Amino acid sequence: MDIFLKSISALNDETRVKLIKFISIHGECCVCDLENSFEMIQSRLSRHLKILKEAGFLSVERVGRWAYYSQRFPLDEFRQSAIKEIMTLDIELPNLIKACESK
Amino acid sequence: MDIFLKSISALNDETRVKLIKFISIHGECCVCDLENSFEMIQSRLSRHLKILKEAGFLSVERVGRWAYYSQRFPLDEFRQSAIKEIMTLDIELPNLIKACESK
DNA sequence: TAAATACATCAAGATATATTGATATATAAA
DNA sequence: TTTATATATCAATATATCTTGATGTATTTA
Repeated sequence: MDIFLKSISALNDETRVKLIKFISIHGECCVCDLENSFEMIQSRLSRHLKILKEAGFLSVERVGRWAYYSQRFPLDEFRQSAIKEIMTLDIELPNLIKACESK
Repeated sequence: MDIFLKSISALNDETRVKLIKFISIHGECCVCDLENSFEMIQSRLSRHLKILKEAGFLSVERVGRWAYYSQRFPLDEFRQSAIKEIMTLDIELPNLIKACESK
């Protein structure tokens, strides 16, 4: 139950749904790309990414001073179906802006 | 997006997850059966049922002074997968107590 | 070693959601 | 037509979650 509710509450936020879709479309993103693309304060973004990571939707790879977030693999069936549903939603996403020196 | 978030936030509560599973197992239930089974204050239960109904998981049929809640049909794919996931969860549910004069 | 960059975390206030008890409504029984 | 039953809704409070700004940490560059 707790794990299920953790997944659910992670999805229960418009910003996080957008982040999932954005990362699903663009593949791995570093925090500063997301920060610039979404024009979002870094602490806020970091918190949302943490929630998505701890709920099992995203994984992080740390390289030097950068942190790259990408869709976690493998995903269990329910999380897969949630992401599938999110991909069908007509959401307005920002354009990807690569503003940092990463990669 | 709004509809998706409405579904998600309806699932974002332990009591409601239990209600979904309980009704899924027992079939249609009147509010007083649920009230007695879950030993829950009626206003609280009524509110949760309303949220589940408005989120598209349950439907109501009113007969006389009773209201029978059951799983809505048909369910779209995402809601189906959510309920499927809930059915796999190891949740402790109360026994069904039929205490009212219904049916 | 000092400064800059990328990211994480914390504390305070703002906002949303849940619970409770009281009240409202509708149906049915006496 | 008064009373009881089943359910819904409201208002107040309690609790959880989100946002912001400040601070902390690690890595890299100067």
